[in-house]
Amino acid sequence: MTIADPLILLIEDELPVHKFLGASLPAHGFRLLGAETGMDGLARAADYNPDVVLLDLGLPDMDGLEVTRNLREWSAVPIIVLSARGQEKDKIAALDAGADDYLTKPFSTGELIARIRVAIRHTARLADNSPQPAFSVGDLRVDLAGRCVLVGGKEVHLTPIEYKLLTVLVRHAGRVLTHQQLLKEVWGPHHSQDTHYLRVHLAQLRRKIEPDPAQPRYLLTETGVGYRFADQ
Amino acid sequence: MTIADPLILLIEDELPVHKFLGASLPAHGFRLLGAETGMDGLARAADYNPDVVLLDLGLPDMDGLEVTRNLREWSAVPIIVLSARGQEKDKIAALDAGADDYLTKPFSTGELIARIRVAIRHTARLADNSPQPAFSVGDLRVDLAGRCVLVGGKEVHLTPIEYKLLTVLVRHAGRVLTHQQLLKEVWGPHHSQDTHYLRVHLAQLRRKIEPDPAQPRYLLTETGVGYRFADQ
DNA sequence: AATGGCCTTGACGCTTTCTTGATGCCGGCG
DNA sequence: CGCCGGCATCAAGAAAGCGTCAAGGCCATT
Repeated sequence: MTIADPLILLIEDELPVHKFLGASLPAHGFRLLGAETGMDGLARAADYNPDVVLLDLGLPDMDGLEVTRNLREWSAVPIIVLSARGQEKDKIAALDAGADDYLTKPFSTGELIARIRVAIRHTARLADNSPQPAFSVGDLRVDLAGRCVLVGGKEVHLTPIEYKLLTVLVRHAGRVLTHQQLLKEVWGPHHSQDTHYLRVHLAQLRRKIEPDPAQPRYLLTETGVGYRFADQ
Repeated sequence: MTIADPLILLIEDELPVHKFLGASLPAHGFRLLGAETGMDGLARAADYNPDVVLLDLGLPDMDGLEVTRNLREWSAVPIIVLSARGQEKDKIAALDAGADDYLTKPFSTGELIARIRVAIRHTARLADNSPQPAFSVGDLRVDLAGRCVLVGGKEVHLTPIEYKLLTVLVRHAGRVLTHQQLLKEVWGPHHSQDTHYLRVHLAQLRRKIEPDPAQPRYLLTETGVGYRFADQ
């Protein structure tokens, strides 16, 4: 089997850019996949599993930062942001949201391609166990890409905090996460004392996804330490 | 988990840049190490193993690309190039030589710091994939990453003190740890007299992990001195 | 202005864990 | 042989941690 050329997903609503890159990227040994909206881009990222994502921040349907964060929920694919705005705060916001690089339009094709090569180099260094877009145990299914949770085939509505809490635990299934780690991940770095938050929201989560909330099957308590998601 | 703040090595001959970054980087939680020549920079990179290298291309003694290539021969440390030259061919040459990012002077501090964070994020993801720290002897297995202990394949629940006590002993397997050392590690520095704590909790630990608690196979008593974990 | 969803906060009872004291075992030594 | 120091074991009470319920505040939607 031949190793195919790297696949680049371009999420961008301006057609000239599509045309332009559609010509130059294949000439440098890349395959190009296009999407013109954020929704479409996320769907294609899930379907095609590209090697690099080129993301325009000024999409018609979604904020680019939102697209970045959604992608980062379940994928480690390198994201190179292409933006007309070159202000410091825009760059910082995008990079901190999970982007790996930021190019201001107009950019030179050569530089873009060099930066794509850098991104692919990074991926190549990583072992091939990128995070899964979905996770299933027992009759529980967490769809990280679609941001929905199914219990016994039926969708369960979770609040933002409940969902975040669950995904953090699921991503580290089998490992104990300390109160501090969970609080930092879900509420941010300034709430490391408020373990009561955890108790309340975890109880609510159990009520929604556990067969018997009094005797948890998935969300296990490690007294004095934290919580753990049972991985089998 | 980072123990200390990330260490940044700045290879740059212009003193104003040193002064400037010397003030702003520590304010954002980074430690800064300086070098003013390419030779010095390579030596310090080898000695201190920094988390990120900031490299000026215009050094007095060596070409910046040469420094990059030399570093890449033995290190995967992220390299962010800082250069006064902003031409496409300079950027491509640096990125293809092994640099991970390229900032043109004058750059904004905020952007630099955001890009340093990206570089550190990459390294952290790599470290995540490295084999998980665990310790096995006989039918006992201590999974330090997951904070769980298996005896004969079955998981055994340990309280925080029991777990801490076990990991301290396991980390120094084969060596005798005195009562004082153990008390200090587990209970903190103000309990060096309470050797009774040790007896009680160690007995409990034996009950949980020893095949025959009366004749310990792992947790050995060194009368009058302390305890030792049998390393084989 | 009213509703409903969500988060925060406080109160209370229950469970787990830790501490502490009592008791017994064992080997060394006078 | 009997005493003593160091250790192991057991059990009860104290302390810390946890789960639950419900009230109140905030915000967006109606």
